[in-house]
This record gives sequence, C-alpha cells and structure tokens, in this order.
Amino acid sequence: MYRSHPVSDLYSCPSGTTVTVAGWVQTVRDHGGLLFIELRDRSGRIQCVIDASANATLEEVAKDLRDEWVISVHGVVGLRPEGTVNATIPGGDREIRVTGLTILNSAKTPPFPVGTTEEVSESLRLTHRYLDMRSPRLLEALKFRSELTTLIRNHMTSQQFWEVETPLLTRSTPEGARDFLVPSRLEKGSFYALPQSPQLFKQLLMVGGLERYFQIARCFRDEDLRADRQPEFTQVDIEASFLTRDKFLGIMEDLFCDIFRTFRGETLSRPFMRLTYEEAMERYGSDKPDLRFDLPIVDISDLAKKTTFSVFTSVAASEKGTVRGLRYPGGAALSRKDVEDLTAWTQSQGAKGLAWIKVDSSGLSSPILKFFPEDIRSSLRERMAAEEGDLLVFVADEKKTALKILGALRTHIAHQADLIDKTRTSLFWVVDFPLLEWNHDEKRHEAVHHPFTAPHPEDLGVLADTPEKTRSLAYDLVLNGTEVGGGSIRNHEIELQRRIFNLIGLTQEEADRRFGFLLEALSFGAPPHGGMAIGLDRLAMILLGRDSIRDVMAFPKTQKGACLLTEAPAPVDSIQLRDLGLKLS
RNA sequence: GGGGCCGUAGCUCAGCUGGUUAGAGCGCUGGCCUGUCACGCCAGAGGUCGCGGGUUCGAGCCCCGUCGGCCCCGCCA
Repeated sequence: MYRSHPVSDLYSCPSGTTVTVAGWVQTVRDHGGLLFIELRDRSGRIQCVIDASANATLEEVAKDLRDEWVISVHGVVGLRPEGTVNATIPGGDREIRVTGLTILNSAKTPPFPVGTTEEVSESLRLTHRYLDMRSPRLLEALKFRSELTTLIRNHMTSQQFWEVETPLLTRSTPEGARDFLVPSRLEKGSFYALPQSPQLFKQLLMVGGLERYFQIARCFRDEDLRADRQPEFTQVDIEASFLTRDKFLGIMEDLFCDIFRTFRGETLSRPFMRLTYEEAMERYGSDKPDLRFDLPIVDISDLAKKTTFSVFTSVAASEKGTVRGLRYPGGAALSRKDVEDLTAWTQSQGAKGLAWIKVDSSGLSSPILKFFPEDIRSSLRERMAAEEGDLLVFVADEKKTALKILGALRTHIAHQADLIDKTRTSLFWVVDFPLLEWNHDEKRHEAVHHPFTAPHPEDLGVLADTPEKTRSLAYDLVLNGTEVGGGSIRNHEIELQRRIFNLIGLTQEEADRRFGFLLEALSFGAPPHGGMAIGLDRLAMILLGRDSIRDVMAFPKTQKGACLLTEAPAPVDSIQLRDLGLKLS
C-alpha cells in the first residue's frame, strides 16, 4: 500500500493513528541524529520525524533523500512536543513518527524551487509545467476549475439542459476570427477548421429539437494573444428554445447566483443591472466597464465651445467632434513628470493629447486656464463634480475615438489611484448592442456580434433604411470590467436571416455557399431560440483573483502561441506533408 | 503589423563613467550537528553575461541586427 490518507486528513486525525502517506519531499532538515522530512502531496504538507537513536537503518535511508523525491512514509501521527509547534502552517501542531520509509522514485534537482513563493520566470515554469503544478498556487487553480465546471454541469443539468458534444473538425466560416485549419488527407486541397465556437452546431441542435443544450466546449481562434486570450480556450456554451431574452437572462442569472453563492458565499441581488450599450459607451467609454468604481465620463463640448482654446473650439465645432473629461481623484498631487507620463500613456491609446486642469486649495491651475473665461471655469468645475485635490483631464476628438480613449484612461486612473474596491463584485448585463456596424476597410456593414443575431423587434422598421441604427437582441455579461459571457436571441426565420446576410454584403449565392446548411435547417421549422457562451477561463481567473488566464490553465501557450513544454508548433516531416498533398513555399 | 519592458551562475538578482581575475543570497556537492520548520555551522564546485556582428587599446555595459519571454494597440463576428 502506498498510502492510507491524503496528507490533509492527518491535520484532524487523532493522535496515535497509524498511517501511510505518499508524496514528494518538500525539504529535508537533517540535524544529525534527528531528521525532519517535509512531505507534500496535493492536499498539503506534513512533517515526518526520524530519530536515529530509535531507528538507525531508517536514518541511513533518509539521509540520501533529496528534494522532490517520491516517497511513501509509514508511521504514527503524534502531537509535537511543547515548544515545537508551528502555528503558522496547517498541521503544524503534529507530525508523523516514522517507522517505515520507501523511496518510490528519485528526482533530478529541479531547475527552480518547487512549491515556494519565490517568483520564477514564467517561461521556465511553462517549460517544466509539471513541476510548477506541484505548487499550491497552480494546484488551487486547477482544483477550483474542476469544482467550477462540476457546479456548472450540475446546475445546467438540473435545469433540464443536455450536455452534447459538437465536432472539433468542422467547416471554416471566414466571418469573424481567423480559423485554425486542418488539412484533409482523404480530400486533398480541402481543410477542416477547428471551431471558433460551436455556434452553428448549437443552433442546429435547437432545430433538432433538443430545446436545452450546454457544453463545456474547447474553442480555437488564430488571433494574437493577450493576458486574457489564448488560442484555445474553454467556453460554457449554452442554447435554449422557446425562451424570450428576459427569460433566458434569468436562467443565466440563476447560474451565476449559484456560482457566487457557492464559491464566494455571496448573494447577488436580482435581477442583475442592465446597461444599454449606448449608456455604457456614453458614460464609461466601454462596452465592458468596471463599475467597482464610478468615475463617469463627462461631456463638456458645449463649454469647450465657449473657450478660446483652439484645440477645444475646433473639435467641438466639428460635426463628429466632442470634448469630454474625467476626474482623477487626488490627481492634483501628481508631479509634472507624472502628468507627462499620463499624457504619454493616453497618447499611446491613440489620443492626440491630454488637456488637464488641477483643482487645489488655491483654485484651478493649468497652462490652458487662460483660455477659459471665469464663468466657464465655474461651470466646468460644477459639471465635472470636481473636488479639491482632483486633476481634471480632457480629450478632444471624434466622439467614437474620444470615448474609447477616455474609457481606457478611466480604468488606467482607477488602477493608478487605487480606486478599485477588490472586495466588491460588479456583475451586470450590457444589452441592446447595435446589430451592424460599418466596416470602412471593406466598405460594408458587418455584424457586431455575429450574423445570426436577431434584430431588436422595435427596430425592424429601420433595418432597411439605417441599418447601423438597428439595435439587436445581443447581450454581454460583464464581471469586474471583463466580458465573461455574451450571446443573443437568434434569427429563427429564414427570411429575416437572409435579409441580414444581404445587409452585411453577402449575395444569396455566397450566403448559400457558406451557410446554406444553416439556412436549409431554418427552413425546416426552427424554433425561436437563443443562447450564450461563458468564458470559463476568464471567469475562473477573476474568481481566483489572478492576473492572467494562463494561471488557471494546465498547459497554456506563450504570447507567440508556443507550448514551451512540448515545443509545439513544430515542423513535420516530408512524408506527413506528402500524405496531405501539401507543399511548403 | 505597431509601441513598451525584460534577458548576467540551476533560481532570484547586483554589477558605477566602457578598464585588470564578473559578485551576492538561495539552490547544488562534501563534512559536522537530536526539535527544526527559509534549521544552523564549515568547505567546495558552478558563467558562451540570450545569440550574431560592429565601435574601441579594451565591451556584461555603447551601436546595429536577431531570438525568446511579458504588457499594450491593431486584431479577437
């Protein structure tokens, strides 16, 4: 027998219990004659004691132990002698008095300290991910992920959702993200694509009459990476029939209430707040604002017109131009260099510049203040709800650009000024996304969400005349400033779906060629349906308070899409290429 | 495609204005040690300063290129 208990069970077992535990050697503290082995398994650590005077043979064996060797220890659990208790660690009041020790495997000296808090470069940890995994930090994340998916499975199945697997080898749909392609051997020159999401299949499942479906689905997108983006990631993919948007959002709220109750002990108030896309953009410059702090963006275009500051007056006078501002609480204390850095950062986001006014005990101060008449100064102060100690910052640009920049700046300021209350949860819906937007490069409308999204019924009348003003039945769920999920009610009527394909510049022939199978399916009695996909990795990341999605994945890839452990991607040999009918240029 | 930060011992880092033999802590190897828990003490080994080129009497340090890691913009329906 290798073991009778996981280590953490010993923390509460009675003194005198005979046990066998197995795990890795965290460290050996050899006092010559008295020897302590700290043994670690995934559940925790326990001190094992060997006394040479009691068992010289055991001590001989134990002397050779090195870090990360795998051992099985037999002995009796005992309370530590008075004065030797370590109250800072779990199980620090007890130890195993060893009567038997088996070496199950030796180990090379690890390339970095395992299971300690020392910060080691991520690339080294990724190269030896199996060693990094032994640390409590990663074990905790993987355990949590398992518990989270289990809860989601249980919750969804209890709500009569069926879990269905959809294909990974599927058809490329070149609308949206770049596909990962898989060459076909049997049909040379043709390719499968790995799914960006099971979108089309889940709609087909609805036509197929499953009514309620979910899947913990791996998805693939061949786009550049970020801290919260990996080329393959996991979505909780959900679709349901015969539900209005509001009913469906309610079902999703049930799920999130369950998640927060279970893992945070937190009762979320219902229904979740709903912000329209329009409101979110106007007030926060983002369709996924972090509302753990307020800091709204303020429109001062009308005041800007009344100044003599030409940057403001010219932009404010132009048709699409706007001048908007933000409060930087406590920002008046920033040094000249701090303000320069803030300006540079804002410019890195695409701003032409950053105007600023300090509010301190002596009043307003700024290089541009001389362009502001006295009455405008006081109106501005009032409009911005400025308080003493604030720095007021302003961006003048086209509305879309200004809002985007200020949205980013708003988050930047919140981090810099430490305005985010990490104990709070900000979870709400953004609804009424526009259905379409104009793509300048391709000179056509394209779907904001995806082309299967249903238009808002109230806007069907304007669909033909002003497509970009049509709202949709799409919704996003935003958690602490991150989009953790999104979805929509779909078009279940073929005629409406055809109209939308037409509006995004697809001819009927193209639409039939790419999505003919879906259109065909819609024509065979598709029920009203809609759904959502939840970013499982992002959700786990936020719930665990981690900064990167990589921290909650077992084997993540680097920013260049490489797996440092397996060294994928890698060249393949010429025979493999020949079989596939491929030739490298 | 673009902007920024980083790369020195196994790990984490220091290394001045370009100057002689590149350092520290941890780890590693050997020895000592009966209550440690970051055990302690003694001794020792360990370096292509990411790689390539250039400037210079002389480069870890300056310049150019390149590779790799991270953050961001674009991109991600």
